[in-house]
Amino acid sequence: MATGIDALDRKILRVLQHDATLGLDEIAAQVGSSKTPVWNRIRKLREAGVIERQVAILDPQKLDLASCFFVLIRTARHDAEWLAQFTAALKARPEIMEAHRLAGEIDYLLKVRVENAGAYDRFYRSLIEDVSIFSVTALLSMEEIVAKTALPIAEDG
Amino acid sequence: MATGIDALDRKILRVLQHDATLGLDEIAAQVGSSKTPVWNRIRKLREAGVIERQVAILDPQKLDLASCFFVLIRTARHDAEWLAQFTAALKARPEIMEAHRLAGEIDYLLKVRVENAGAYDRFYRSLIEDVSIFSVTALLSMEEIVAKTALPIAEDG
DNA sequence: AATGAAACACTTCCTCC
DNA sequence: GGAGGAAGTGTTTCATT
Repeated sequence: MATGIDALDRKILRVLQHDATLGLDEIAAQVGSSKTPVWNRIRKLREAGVIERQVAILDPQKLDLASCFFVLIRTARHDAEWLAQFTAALKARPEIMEAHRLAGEIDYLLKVRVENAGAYDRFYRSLIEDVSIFSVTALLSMEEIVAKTALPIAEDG
Repeated sequence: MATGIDALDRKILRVLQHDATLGLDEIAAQVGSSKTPVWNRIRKLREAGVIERQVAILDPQKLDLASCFFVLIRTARHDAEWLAQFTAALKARPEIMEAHRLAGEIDYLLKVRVENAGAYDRFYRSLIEDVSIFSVTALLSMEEIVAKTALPIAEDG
């Protein structure tokens, strides 16, 4: 999987996933190299899809999206048709920031970001209307202790 | 909370949280305004902390971090001393990408990104060594159906 | 093959209208 | 809010090791 990503690449990635506004000069200085090689590597990492995209991270509190729910779902059906429908329903809803298919007795886990409890209830009702679900448990986050986007990239490899 | 964020601000934020590499001209065109006002608004949104930071999103699969676990934790103690110790332990581990304090019978939820099941086991052992925990349930993600960083910003407000 | 330096084009970012 | 300009950046090319 780690197709030809060396220690310098990893250093560059570690910098970029914490702050993508840094200039090439500064990145080069931080990783102990110079502009051109760093730029060529960033280019290749982008082309290879290692760097997927570059985005702004916003503060949910300041945008009236203070409530974060984790939703544990057990499904009623496991056939292909239902799966396609369910997957489409998840992707269509912007409140769903993450959706995972799990191993074990719980089938799916969602991370849902909404305005308040009322908005979550509306989301919940709308979801169970669209697709048949066996059981749903919602966990309400009271406090975000850690919220990173940076992957734990190892020093070497 | 939505301290003076108007419809145009929201449009700009919606663009930036999907692609922060866009030039000012292009953003201005997409939101139906022009360079200067868009620039001034971005500046203010940054100063106000609505835009927290700008980062590169990487592909975990390509960096040997294919395994994602959600960890549900019940705590043994609830005193302030233990809480401080636990919080510090969470923040110190780079594998923990998210940590939430919950309402309800489960006290904490973690999102942990590791190389494989063995790496998770090492993480788990190390964590329970550091802090006393009543019970731990790990949910293994088999597939990431949705993985967004973009908040569901409403059209109006 | 990879690095460093130097040139060009483009953006950002500020000032004035 | 719009126009223009200085400064700084990213991107390319060339010479160097």
